[in-house]
Amino acid sequence: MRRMTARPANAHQARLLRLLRDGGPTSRAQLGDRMDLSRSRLAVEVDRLLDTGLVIADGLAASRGGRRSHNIRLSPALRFLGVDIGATSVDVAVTNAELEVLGHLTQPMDVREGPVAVFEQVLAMAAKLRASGPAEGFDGAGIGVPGPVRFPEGVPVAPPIMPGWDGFPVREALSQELGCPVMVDNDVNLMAMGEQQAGVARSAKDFLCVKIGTGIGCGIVVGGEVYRGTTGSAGDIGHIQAEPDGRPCACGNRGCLEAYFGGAALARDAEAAVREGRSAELAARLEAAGRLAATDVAAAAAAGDAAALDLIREGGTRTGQVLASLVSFFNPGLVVIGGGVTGLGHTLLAAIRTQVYRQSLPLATGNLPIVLGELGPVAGVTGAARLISDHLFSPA
Amino acid sequence: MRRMTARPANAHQARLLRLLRDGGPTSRAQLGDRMDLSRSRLAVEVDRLLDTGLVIADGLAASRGGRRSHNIRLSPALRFLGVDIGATSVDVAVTNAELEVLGHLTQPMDVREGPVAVFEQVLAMAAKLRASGPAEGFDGAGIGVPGPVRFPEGVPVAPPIMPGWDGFPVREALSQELGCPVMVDNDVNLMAMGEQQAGVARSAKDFLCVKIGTGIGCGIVVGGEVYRGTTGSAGDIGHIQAEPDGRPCACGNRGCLEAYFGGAALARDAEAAVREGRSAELAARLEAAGRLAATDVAAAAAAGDAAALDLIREGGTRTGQVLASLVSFFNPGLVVIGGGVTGLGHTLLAAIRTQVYRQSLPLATGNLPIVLGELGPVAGVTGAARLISDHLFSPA
DNA sequence: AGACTTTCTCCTGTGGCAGGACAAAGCCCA
DNA sequence: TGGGCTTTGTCCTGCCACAGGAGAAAGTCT
Repeated sequence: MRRMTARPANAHQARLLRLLRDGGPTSRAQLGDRMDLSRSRLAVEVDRLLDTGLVIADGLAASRGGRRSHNIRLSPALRFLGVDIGATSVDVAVTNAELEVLGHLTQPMDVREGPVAVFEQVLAMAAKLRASGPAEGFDGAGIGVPGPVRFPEGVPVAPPIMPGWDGFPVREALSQELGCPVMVDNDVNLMAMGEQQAGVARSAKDFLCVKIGTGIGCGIVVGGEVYRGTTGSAGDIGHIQAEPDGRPCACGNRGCLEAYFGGAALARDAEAAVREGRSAELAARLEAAGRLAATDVAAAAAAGDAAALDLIREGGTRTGQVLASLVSFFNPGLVVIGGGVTGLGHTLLAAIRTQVYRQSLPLATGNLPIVLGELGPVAGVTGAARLISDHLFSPA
Repeated sequence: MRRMTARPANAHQARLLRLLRDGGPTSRAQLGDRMDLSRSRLAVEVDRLLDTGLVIADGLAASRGGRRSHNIRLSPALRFLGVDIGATSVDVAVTNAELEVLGHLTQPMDVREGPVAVFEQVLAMAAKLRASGPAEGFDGAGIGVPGPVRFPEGVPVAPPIMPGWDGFPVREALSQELGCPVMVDNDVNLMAMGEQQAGVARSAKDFLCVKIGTGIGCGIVVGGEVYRGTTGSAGDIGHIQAEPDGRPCACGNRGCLEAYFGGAALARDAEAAVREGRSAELAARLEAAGRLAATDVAAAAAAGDAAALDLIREGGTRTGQVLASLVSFFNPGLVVIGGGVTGLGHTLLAAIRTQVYRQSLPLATGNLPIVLGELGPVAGVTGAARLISDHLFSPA
C-alpha cells in the first residue's frame, strides 16, 4: 500500500498543489511569485509538503542566467481514477497527479442494469488499468453518472434514464471498494471540467458546455466553478420545450428538445427516413446493422447523404434555438459543444451557430465563440480526475 | 464635512461591518461566536474599527444572566444614497448604514433625455433628501440603470432603451458630483440584491428575480452573489424568443417576450382591446387619460374586467413559458417576481406558476417557491444601497 | 450575602509572515 | 581564468495574528 493519505494542511498548501497540477514542475521562486508569498514563507510550506511525500524535488531546471532552480513537482506515484458512466457505455481512465491520462478503456454497457452490475464492470476495468501500470492502488477517484446528483453526498437523485440508481450511495459504495476517496457528479459537469482543465475552455471563467449524447445536457461554469443548482439538476436542458404542443417525450411532456435531437431521437428519425424511402445510404446501413445509431447518421452525412444532413441541420437548429435563450440569459464567454454527436461535426456546429447568432442579443453574442470540445471521450474522465483532485487538493 | 473616509483594513473588519449591517447592534461576544474568532482577537479588530469611527459602542444590552454587554453598532451618522433609474421614473432614497430607508422620493422621468438631464434631476432629489435629514453628505451611492453595465467601470454598454447613455461614465461623473464613492449596476440586479437584503430572498443562495416593468429582465444570484455575465448582459431575457416567427419587436427580431408582455406591450394590447370593443372598463379609462398604462390594466382586472384579466393571463403564461426553460436550466431555489406590474397581483402569479410547474423538470420545481417581491419600489433603492455598502465594507 | 454566569480585558506563548543578509550556483565578458 | 552580475535558495530577525487562560467587572438567582 503506497497510497498517499496526506492532505494539504492549509490553504497555501492546497493552492501550491493545484499550481503544480496545472503548471507542471516549477521552481520555488516561481511558486513564490505566482502565490504572491514571500520566498521564506513559501519555502516552509514547500518543505512541509515535501515531508508528506505529496510533492518531490527532482532535478535542476535550466539556468535562467543564475543559479539553477530545483524542480518541485507532484509525486509521480499519485494516481487518480476517472470514471464516466454514459447511457450505453463506460469510460475508465487512470491519470497521474497532473491529470494526464495514462491509460483509458471504453466498453459498451447499459446503465439500466443498475449500480451493482455496472460497478462490477467498472471495477474490473479499473483493475485491468492498475495491472498495466506501476500503480498499486488509487489515491482518489471521480465518477460521472448520466443524471442529477446530490453532490455533497454523492448520490443520484431521481435519474430518469437510470432506474435503480435513485438514492444509491455511489460515493460510499465505490469508496469502500476502491479504498480511496471518491467524488460523484453529473457526467455533463465533468465534461465541462475536463474541457476547462485540458481542452478548449482552459482560459474561460464563465461558460456553457453542451453535451449531446443519448440525451442532452449542459454544464454551467460560473467564475471557474461548476454550478450545480439547488437540487443538483442545473443544466438539465433536454426537457426544455423546443416546440409548443410538439412530439410527446418520454418524460411525459410534449415538445422537449430531447424528443427532437440527441442520440435516441436521431436514430429514430433516421429509421423513419429509411421507411419513407428518403435515404438509400441510411437504408443500406440499416440493412447491414439491423438498427441505426447516431454514428450511422454521421457517416451518411459525411458521404453526402441529403436526408442525414437534413436531420443534423434540423437537430442543430432546434438545439440552437434553445441555446439562444440560454445565451441571452447567461451571457457566457464561451459555448462548448461536445458529447457523442461531435462526429456530426461542422454541419451541426454551423446550424447551432446560425441560430444562436441570429436569435440572441448582440451584446451577448458579440464576441462569443461556439466551438466543438477538443477532448472527445477523454473530457469526461479528465473531468472526473479533476473533480477528485480538486477535492483532495483543498484544505483539510 | 462629516463624511466617513475610513475603510476596513482587513477581511475581519469587512466581515464585522457586514455582520453589523445585517444583524444590527451586537455584543462583542456574539460577534466573536459568529465570526469564529477568539474574543481577544476580535476585541482588537473592534477597537480599531471604533478608532476609525465607522463603528460605535453605545448603551448596554439587557443582561442574559450575567454582565451586560456593550452594543457595538455601525455609526448612525453613515448615509447611503440609492438611485433606481427606470425607463419612465426615478427612485431616490437615503438609508442608514443598516440599509434602512430613511427617506424616499419617486418622480416621473424619461431616460431618453440622456444622462445629463437625468442626473440633474437625481441630484436635486438627493439634495432634497439630504436637507430633510441630519446628513451633510453621503458616504456612498449606488445607482441602477435600465440596461447592461460594464460593472467594474460603472459604464452602460449598448443600452437599447437608453440612447445617449452608451459609454457615459456614470460612475465617475456621479462620484465627482456627490463627492463620494459610487457603484453602478443594472436595475434588475439591484432589485435582486434588495429582495435578498430585506425582502423575500433573505435566506436564498441561488435564485432568480424577474422584473417586469416597461421591459422584462432577470437578476441571477449564484451563491449569494449577483452574476452579471461576461459582458454584463446576463439576465436580459426580454428578447428571448417566446413565439417562433411571432410579432416584430423593437430589437429587430420577431417573437421576443417583450413584444408580448411588459408595460409597453401591455398598454398597447389594452388599447387594441378598446379599439376592438372588447372592454368597456378599459375604454372608459382610455377616455379619461388619453392613453393606457399597465396600471390601468391592473385596475380594470381588479374590477373584474374580462379583457384585462385575459391580457394578464396571457402575458403571465408567456412569461411562464420562458421562465420554465430558465428554471430547468438554472435550478434556482426561489423565483421572485417584481417590478411595476406586481400590481397585477395574483392573476399574474397564478399564470406564471401554472406554466412553470407544468413545463419544468419535476426535480427543479419540486420545492420551488415562486413568489411576488415584497419590497415594491423600495427593492431597487435598497439594492443600490446594498451595492455600495458591499463595496465599502470590503477589504481596502 | 454568597454562588454562579456572562462579558470584557489583559497577558503569554505559538506560529504566520515579510524582508534583508548571505551563501550557492550559475551566466557573461574580458 | 577570473571578476562582475544574476538568479535561487536558506537563514535570521522582528512584527503581527491568533488562541486560550486568568482575572476583573457587572450582572442574576437563591
